[in-house]
Amino acid sequence: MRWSKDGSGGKRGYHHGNLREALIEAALSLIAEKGPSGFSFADAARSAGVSSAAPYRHFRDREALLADVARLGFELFEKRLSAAWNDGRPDPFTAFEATGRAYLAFAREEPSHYSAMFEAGVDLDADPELRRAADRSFAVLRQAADALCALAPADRRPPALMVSLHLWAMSHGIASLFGRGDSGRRKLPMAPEELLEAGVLVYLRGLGLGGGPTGS
Amino acid sequence: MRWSKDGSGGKRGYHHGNLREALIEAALSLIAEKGPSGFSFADAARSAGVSSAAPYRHFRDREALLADVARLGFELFEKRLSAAWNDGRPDPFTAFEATGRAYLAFAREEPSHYSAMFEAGVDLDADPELRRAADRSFAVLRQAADALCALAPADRRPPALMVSLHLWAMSHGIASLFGRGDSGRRKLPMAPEELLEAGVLVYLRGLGLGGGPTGS
DNA sequence: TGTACATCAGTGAACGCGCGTTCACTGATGTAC
DNA sequence: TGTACATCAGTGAACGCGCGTTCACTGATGTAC
Repeated sequence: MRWSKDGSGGKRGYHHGNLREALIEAALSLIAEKGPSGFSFADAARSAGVSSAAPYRHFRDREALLADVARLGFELFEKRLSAAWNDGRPDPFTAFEATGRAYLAFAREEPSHYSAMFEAGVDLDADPELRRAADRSFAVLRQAADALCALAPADRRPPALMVSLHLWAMSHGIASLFGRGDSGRRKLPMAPEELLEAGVLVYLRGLGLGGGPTGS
Repeated sequence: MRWSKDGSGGKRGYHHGNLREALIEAALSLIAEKGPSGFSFADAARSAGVSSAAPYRHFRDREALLADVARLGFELFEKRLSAAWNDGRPDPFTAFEATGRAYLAFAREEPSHYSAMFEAGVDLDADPELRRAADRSFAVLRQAADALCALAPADRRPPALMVSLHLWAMSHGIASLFGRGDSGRRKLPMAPEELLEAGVLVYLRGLGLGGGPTGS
C-alpha cells in the first residue's frame, strides 16, 4: 500500500495508490449528504476521481463497501466507548455515564458511520469481521454493566446483560430520535446529552445503585 | 369515492375507484419487503395493477405517498397508544407500562408504518397534517407522563416532558434494535416486551414513584 | 327519463437519466535472474 | 545494474434495466336542463 497523500498534490498517475481508503472516505461523505440509501457505487467512484469500474478491484459490490464502512465504524465506536469507560475510573457510576455520553458523541460526530452500522440494513453476518467488530463494541457496554452490577449486594444484583441492553436502547433511542441535526427530527428543550444523563441517573437510582455523586 | 371492494371480484373497469388506498396498501407491502428506500413509485403502481402514470393523479410524487403512509401510521399509532393508556386506568403505573408495550406492539405489527414514520427520512414538516398527527401521537406519551408525575409529592416532582421523552427513547431504542424480525439484528435472551417492561419498572422506581404492583 | 357536456381518473408511449456490472484493454509496479 | 516478465490496478466503452416524469389521449361518471 502506497500513500499518495491525495488532496494536496492531486497529480496522481495511472494508479491511485490509495483507492480503497478513498472510496470509504467518499462513501462517508455521500452518506452524510444523502443518507445510506442515496449513496451509489458510481457516485463513490466519481468523487474518488476514478472510473466507475475501478471500485470492483477493491469491493465485491456496493453492499461490501457499505459493510466495510460499518465495520470501521464499529472499530472506532469500540475505541471511543472504551476510552470513555476507562476501566471504570474514577468510579463505575461516573464512568458509566461517560460511556453513555460517548455513545451520543459518536452518533453525532460520525453520523455516516452510525447510519451504516445501525440504519442501512447491512447484514452483520455478511462478513465475520463485521460481526466480530459489532460484538466487541457491545462488549464494552456489557463490561461496564458488569462492573456496575457487581457493586450491588449479591441478593439484589440486577442481571448485567439486561442493564447493558437498557443503556444501549436508551442511548440509541435518544441518538436516533434527537441526536443528529436532521430537520425532520423533533426539537428538544434540552441537549440530548442532558436527556441521556438524566435518564441514566434515574435508571441507576432505580437499580438501587445510588446515583453517583448526588447519592441516593 | 367509490369502493370496488377489490381483491375479490377483481374485474375493474377503466376506473380503479379506490386507487389512492390501493397505492398506500401497495406501499406498505413493498416497504415491508424491501425497506422504505427500496420502494418505488413505479412498483407501487404495478402492484396496484395500474399504469405507472396513474399514481400522479393522487400523489404529487413518491415523497408525498411516503408522507401519507407516515401520516396514517401516526394516526393509527395514536389510537393504539391511547387505547393502551386508557386514561390511566386501572392505575397510572400499570397504564404507563401498557402504553410502552403498545408502542412495541405497534412497531412489530406495523413495521412498514413504523419505518415510514421514523426511519424513512420523511420530513415531518412536508405536510402540516403529518406534523399534527405526529404531535398528537407524542401527546399521548406526554399525557401519560403528566398523570404519572402528578402522583409525586410536589417538591420532588420530575419534569413530565423529560419522563415522556425517556419512555419514548427507550421504547424506540428497543423497537429499532431488537423489535422486529429482521436478520441483521441482535438475538436477545428475552422478549423485547420484557426488556422494556423491566426497564420501565427500574426507571419508575428511580423516579421514586414506586414500581406498580411490586412496590418499592 | 333522456341527452349534452364537463370533469375526472385512467392509459400507454416516450424521454432522459443514473446505476450496477462486464469486458478487453493498458499503464505502472515489483521481482527473478 | 539491467532486462524480461508476471501481476496488479486502473481505463473507457458498452450493456440492459428500472425509475421518475411528461404528454396527448380516452373511457367512465356525474350533473344540468
